[in-house]
Amino acid sequence: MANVIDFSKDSETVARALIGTTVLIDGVGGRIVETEAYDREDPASHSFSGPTPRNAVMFGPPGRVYVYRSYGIHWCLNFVCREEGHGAGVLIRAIEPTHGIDRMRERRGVEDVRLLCSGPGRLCQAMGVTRDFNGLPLDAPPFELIVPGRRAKTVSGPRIGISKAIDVPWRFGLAGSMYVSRPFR
DNA sequence: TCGAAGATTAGCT
DNA sequence: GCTAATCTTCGAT
Repeated sequence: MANVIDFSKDSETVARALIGTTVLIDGVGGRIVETEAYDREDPASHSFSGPTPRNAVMFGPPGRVYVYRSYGIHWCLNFVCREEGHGAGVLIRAIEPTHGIDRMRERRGVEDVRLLCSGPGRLCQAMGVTRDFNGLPLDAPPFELIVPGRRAKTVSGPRIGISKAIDVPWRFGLAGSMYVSRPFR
């Protein structure tokens, strides 16, 4: 089991394993360089207060996509993990663009490759992620995951933009990457 | 029904 | 560094 992601593991493990993995939607995307883990027993998680219409997908089978609206403006992309019914997930915060860069430039309206996907809202705009993707399985088109043979070197730190559990170091990044949304220290 | 908060970003000082 | 933009969600009334 070296070149697939085991989404039945806990969110921290999956968040680490995803660093370095390439994710494509209709052939557009790149290498994941930043993730954050969320869990049912986690005050900062959407699933903390139990199932609601919005977070229903988080309580479904692992290996699916959970998409939500952020600040009424942006979309954010998550992968569901742990066993069905648990309510855990991993937020994809940044990717290094490698496939379909021109397509992403069109959708974002910016030239600088560093600004295409360095943030959860930005990468969703670049990859065309909307509510329509909510609940879709990751092992079927339009999704494609390409897991590298060897494990990427990761760094970790506190999560961004939350007001609860602010000290939990469940933000992970590819060491030395210049495509993360904010530097690690 | 009402209202407050939010896993963000871009643009300006 | 600070703040406006923008609107859905959910718990409380």
